[in-house]
This record gives sequence, C-alpha cells and structure tokens, in this order.
Amino acid sequence: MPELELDRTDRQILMELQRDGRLSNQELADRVSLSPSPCLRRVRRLEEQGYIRQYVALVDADKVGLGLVAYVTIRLNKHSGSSHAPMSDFARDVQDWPEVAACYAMTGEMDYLMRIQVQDLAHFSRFAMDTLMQHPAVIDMRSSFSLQRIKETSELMLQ
Amino acid sequence: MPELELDRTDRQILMELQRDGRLSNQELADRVSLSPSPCLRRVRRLEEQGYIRQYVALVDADKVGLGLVAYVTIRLNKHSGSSHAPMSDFARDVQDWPEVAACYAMTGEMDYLMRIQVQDLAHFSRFAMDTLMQHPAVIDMRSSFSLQRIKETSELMLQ
DNA sequence: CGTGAAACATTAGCGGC
DNA sequence: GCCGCTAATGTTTCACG
Repeated sequence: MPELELDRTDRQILMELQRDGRLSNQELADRVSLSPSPCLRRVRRLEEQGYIRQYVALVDADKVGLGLVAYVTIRLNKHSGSSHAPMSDFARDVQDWPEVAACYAMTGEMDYLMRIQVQDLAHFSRFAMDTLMQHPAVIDMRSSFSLQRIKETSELMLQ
Repeated sequence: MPELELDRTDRQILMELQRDGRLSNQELADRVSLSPSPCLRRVRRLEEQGYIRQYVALVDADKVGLGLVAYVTIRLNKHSGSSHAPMSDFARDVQDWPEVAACYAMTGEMDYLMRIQVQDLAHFSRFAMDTLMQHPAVIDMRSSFSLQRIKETSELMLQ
C-alpha cells in the first residue's frame, strides 16, 4: 500500500466525484482525459487508501420533515466523582444519538460543539431536556437555531 | 408532479442510498424487497421530486491536507451607509469562498455561523484577515477551532 | 496505459394483479 | 394505480498486449 502523493489527475478525479458520486467510470474517464481502465484503477486506489471515505446520497432535510438545525455547545464536568473520563463517555454516547449530525471537541470555553437536526422545536426540546441535560457529564449547554441555510457543501477545496 | 407522501419502501430506499450512494439498482432492489424496475422508478421519482438532492463522494479532509476546521461567528453592520442590505451582500459573497463549507444565519447575538475548512492556522489567518475582516459588512468575528472530530455524518434520521 | 470480450447492470415496453 | 417480466442496450471489469 504505497501512500503516494496525488497527481493532477487524482485531484481531478476527486473533484468530479465530489460533485457527482454516481458518475459512470466512462464519463469520469472522459472528463479527466483517460481511458476507462486506468481511470478505474485510480478510483480503486483512492478508495483503498482512504482518500474517498464514502459515497452517499444527500437527502433533503426539509422534504423529509427535519427542518430544524440547531447548534449546541456544551461544557463538561471535567473530573466527576466517577473513575472514568467524562469526555470519552460523552463522545461514545453521542454516536448513538441520531439527532446529532456532527460533534467536535473545540478550543475555547465550551468543550463540544454539535449540530443537531430535528423536526421542530418540540423535538429539540425533548432531546435537549431528556437526553443532553440528563447526561451525567454535561454541566452547561447553549443552543442557537438556524434561521436560514446560506451555504452547505461537502465539497472540499482541492487546489 | 404529484408531491405524494413517502411510504415505507421510499424511506428504506433513502436510508440505503444515504449509507451507500453507489449501490447498484439490483442490490438496492434486493434490500428493499422489490424487483429492479419498480425500484428504479421509485429512485427516479425521489430524485425528480428533490428528496435526493445530490450524490457525492466524501473526501477525507486530513488526507488531502485540509485538516483544520474552524467555526466562526460573525456579526454584521446592519444598516451601513450604502443603499443595499449587508446581510444579502455577505450571503452572496460567501458562495464564492471555497474555504466556507457551511454558513447559516442564526438566532442569538451573532448573525452568521460558518464552518471553515483549511490547511492550517496560517491559511486560516490569511482568510480571516484578508477576506472576512475586510468585508464591509463584517463588524465582529469570533473563531474557535476543532480539536477532535467526534462525529460527522450526512445521514438523516429517517425513523 | 489501452484493447477487447465476458459479466453484469440499467431501462423501456408490456401484461397482470 | 403499482408490480414484475423480458429483452435490448449500455457499463464495468479484467486478462493480456
């Protein structure tokens, strides 16, 4: 598994697949000026080496009734009485909550920043009160809500 | 264009394609217990009606050297001297900055929350100083940086 | 890296429930 | 209406030059 650097063509392939993950290998080969077989070999290498993490369909949140996006910051009880670290407890539990679309440990006063995606304020409220605030590690929480989505892209800036 | 509700099968299709956007129609049909043709018809309908917004490949940010995620909140000069609204000026300009992976108008003291994805602090600094702070609508800005990615998914909770 | 051929997938038309 | 069969067309994939 040689962890080679990406050349211009590899970057082009990533750019195209970022825009359309269902491009056929033939069409992709055309766009990057290669014939299908070397193109496919490169794509497989990019998948195997982890440059391409996953292919996904992006579902419209509003259309399926998940129109409320909230950003929540929380502060954790750093050394609670228990014997294990609350940071990793919380990080583990977050994985099982489907409302949490993203969670990062952050610099600054708050420990974690989360993006929560739910149906409406009633659902948010239930999640915040019954799940987040009930978690033993959480000592403070602040929420703010998205009024408008200005931009949202999974495309990375490749060169 | 009948904007019909989704039945159980449609939701299953969305769930499968959220997890793997490159599923073949045959495999998808198997998983949702349908034969290929009605399955494809449903997928096309979901695409046309906008339930599926896009198919994408998710590229690993660390691997391509974009390891720094910053969250930036900004406050805008609400009624500057000029004749047009600074909110929409800023919203328009954000579209052209490839560093900005997401931007939402938010409730609370800050007007916008942005996720910025760049190579390192030096690049962030240049973007913040030369682009963001130079924008005529921006009057205040606060940044914090991701120390660790705990969770990040594009999958929506489809019951 | 490209060619070509086998294996496989997509998709339109048609009949049946 | 929505399903599933069939058959033609298009695509992927791999051994080999």
